[in-house]
Amino acid sequence: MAESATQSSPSAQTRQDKRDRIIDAAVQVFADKGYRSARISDIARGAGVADGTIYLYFRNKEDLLLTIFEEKMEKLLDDLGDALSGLQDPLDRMRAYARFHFLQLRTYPALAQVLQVELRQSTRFLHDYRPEKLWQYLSVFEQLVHAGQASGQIHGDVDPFIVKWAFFGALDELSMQWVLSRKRDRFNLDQAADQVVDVFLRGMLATSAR
Amino acid sequence: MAESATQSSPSAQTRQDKRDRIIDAAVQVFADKGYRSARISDIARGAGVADGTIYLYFRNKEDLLLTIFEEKMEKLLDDLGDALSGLQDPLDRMRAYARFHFLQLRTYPALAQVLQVELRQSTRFLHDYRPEKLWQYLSVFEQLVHAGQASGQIHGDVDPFIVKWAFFGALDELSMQWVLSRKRDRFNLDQAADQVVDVFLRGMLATSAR
Amino acid sequence: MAESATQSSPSAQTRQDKRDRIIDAAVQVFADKGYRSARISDIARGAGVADGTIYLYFRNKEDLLLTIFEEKMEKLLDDLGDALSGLQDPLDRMRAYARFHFLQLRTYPALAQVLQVELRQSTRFLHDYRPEKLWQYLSVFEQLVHAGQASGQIHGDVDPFIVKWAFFGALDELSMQWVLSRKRDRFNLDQAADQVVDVFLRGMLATSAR
Amino acid sequence: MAESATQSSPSAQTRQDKRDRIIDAAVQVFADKGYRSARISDIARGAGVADGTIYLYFRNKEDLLLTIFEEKMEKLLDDLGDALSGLQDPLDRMRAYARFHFLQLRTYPALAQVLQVELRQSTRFLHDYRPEKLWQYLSVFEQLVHAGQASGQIHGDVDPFIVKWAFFGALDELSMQWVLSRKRDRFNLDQAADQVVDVFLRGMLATSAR
DNA sequence: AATGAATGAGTTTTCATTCAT
DNA sequence: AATGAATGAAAACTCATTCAT
Repeated sequence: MAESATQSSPSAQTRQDKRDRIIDAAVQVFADKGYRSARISDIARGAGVADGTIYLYFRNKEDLLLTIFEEKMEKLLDDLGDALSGLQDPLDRMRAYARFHFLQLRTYPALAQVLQVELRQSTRFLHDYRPEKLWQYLSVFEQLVHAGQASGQIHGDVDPFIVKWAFFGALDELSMQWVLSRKRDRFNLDQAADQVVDVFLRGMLATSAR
Repeated sequence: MAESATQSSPSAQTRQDKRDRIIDAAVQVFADKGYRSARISDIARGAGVADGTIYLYFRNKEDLLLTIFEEKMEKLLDDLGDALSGLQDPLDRMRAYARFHFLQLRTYPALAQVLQVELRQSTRFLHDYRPEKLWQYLSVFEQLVHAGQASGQIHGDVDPFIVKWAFFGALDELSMQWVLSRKRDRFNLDQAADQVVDVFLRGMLATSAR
Repeated sequence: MAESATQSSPSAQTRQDKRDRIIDAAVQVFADKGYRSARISDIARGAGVADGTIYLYFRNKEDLLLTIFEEKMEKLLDDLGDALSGLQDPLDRMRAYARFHFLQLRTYPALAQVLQVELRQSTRFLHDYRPEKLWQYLSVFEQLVHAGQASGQIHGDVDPFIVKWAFFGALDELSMQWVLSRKRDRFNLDQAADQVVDVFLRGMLATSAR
Repeated sequence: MAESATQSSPSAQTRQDKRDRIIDAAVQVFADKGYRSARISDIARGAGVADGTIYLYFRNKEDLLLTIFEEKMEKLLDDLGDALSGLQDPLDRMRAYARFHFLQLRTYPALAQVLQVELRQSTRFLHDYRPEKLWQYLSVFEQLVHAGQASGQIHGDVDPFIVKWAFFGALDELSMQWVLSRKRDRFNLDQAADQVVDVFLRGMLATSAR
């Protein structure tokens, strides 16, 4: 009714705002209750729109979840690129990777939880969604291991595929525990990141000491 | 069939069988669809019993899940104890821990998935269940790190609490990927176990090379 | 198993006992929860028998209720006859009627509640049961009114049919309130009986004062 | 149709209509089958709405029954006040009370049955509902008895508490019989009301004739 | 006769989705 | 475009009744 007069139509601006509000609310509710237990009406309330409005922006509940996957992972990938740019050394880039991962987590804990838990189950109850973006995100690390091996810094026996999942799993589990822990019990995320990276890097190094 | 003479009534044997069949079916269905999406009627069909029969053995759907958590983790803990018994060296015990973990996974992949995914969400929508048994299972590893530090094998800078979660996350994520991958694409679990343990152990060692 | 050796067969005595125990338990449970909410398993537990046993004595739940109606009303009618026997004067018999009614109530409150509440609704959800015995029980009072009119004690304008229901309703409601009231709040039933009878008799008398 | 200009949205009028239709249908179905046997789907069909719609207006089945109790008893109390207003003499007011009671009954027989039967059981299976409004309705009569005693019209020996329940029970039982009787067998309610009032009033009078 | 485990029809309630306004 | 009331399919759970032991 009282839309800003400067804009034409219900305004692309407004439309985008509303869409974003729905996505943000959905992330929060999905994180709180899990996809299956989340109610559309909760998301609508969180976004300050009517239930039916959500269906003007998304085909259905599943589409809403998939859109979150796609758009948030897209942004995550972009931001990861930025975080690693400027660093050349594979080991430096791995450290930056871990710090970036935990920074995202601390900044958007609800989103982190949705991506971790729901994305992981996606193939299970969403007909046949393939989380390509997640795989890209992970393959960045795998490439770093390859690069490290190429430069002789990382031991040739290391299997990049296996280590990729192990590293991701380690970061992920720590994320989850950090999110689940009560605020006052929370360990220091930065130190945790350093620990994990130290252990992994030392473990993979091609040092004479081995 | 093989009714023991010590048992009376419609046979404790039969009764236990039916209970086990329900639990097994539930594990399978929970693994396939997730707790919320699993239907009691699916579990009943899987167990070869009527829907109502499930309620003779379990108070409700949630009780069924919690029972799985408790009983299976109980057994897991016992078996872990057996697997580590006889080994003295903390590093050997860590290797055995990882091999045990992956062995369970390969033997009971559906159970592994339920324990991993649903336990992760447990505090969220199960009233306020605390997965004590899981914590015990993990603390075994934490103790091994402590022991390794006491014996001087593991570097004193390592934080056992952080490494515990990192290690568990690594094992877990590999488990998940192994389960999710199509049979023909599956990597070799034993080699993966060795890789992970090698990386972690090397990463934590108190070698002069550091 | 260990039935008394003096009796043959599972003994008619035992059988009757068990049947009575079921009826008594049913009366109690029906009184507590109402027919629809009463569970067969509650009745079985109350009677100390297995659920299935009830079906050896009664066709189904409805048959159990109907049997209670029939048998208990039968006995009530007999006992009412005894209570009134020896009294000639219609007014005396009316007083005795009221006292008898309340005496039953105090002695068998659960039964009273079942007969009052469930019998009243009987035609509603039991296919087409007609509570003949209840009608007989009431018609005894109606006859007394007729007799009183014949003897000139009761005013001819009184409609025995209407007064019968009014009188029964009065007794019934007081019964219900007495049963529902907490024990310590209970009014004196005997005095209540006298009050009601006094009011009704005075109200129906063919005195010159009218 | 006749949308008042003061109302907005899908019209408060329409909304109230639907709520009323649900209540009316519920009264009918509860009267026919009793609360426990009544099915939500029957009520929905009776109201011409979908099953789920009922839950937009009432929390659950019990809330629907309790709402009927509260709202209908509220109205009954108001209307009783109107019916007695203008009459000063306690005896006149008692007659008006009885006539009012029967008038309601004839006008809303289904409602009468619900209030009578279900309210009677209310404390039993509805959590711990206390039918305050019913007690108010009855206490009006108790006050009339007191007033009659104060004015010397009613004998001092009469216990207003006892007589209240007796009178209510008498009206109630006649109501019930009138409702249960087939239409062609129905006695004349007005004459019945007069009979009952006559008997009670005469029975309670403080005449010299006593 | 007695048992009580098993059955499955039946009922309440929830909630994603639609559509008239 | 937005709303939110209405829908009705779906699913957990109950319990009278059966029947193998």
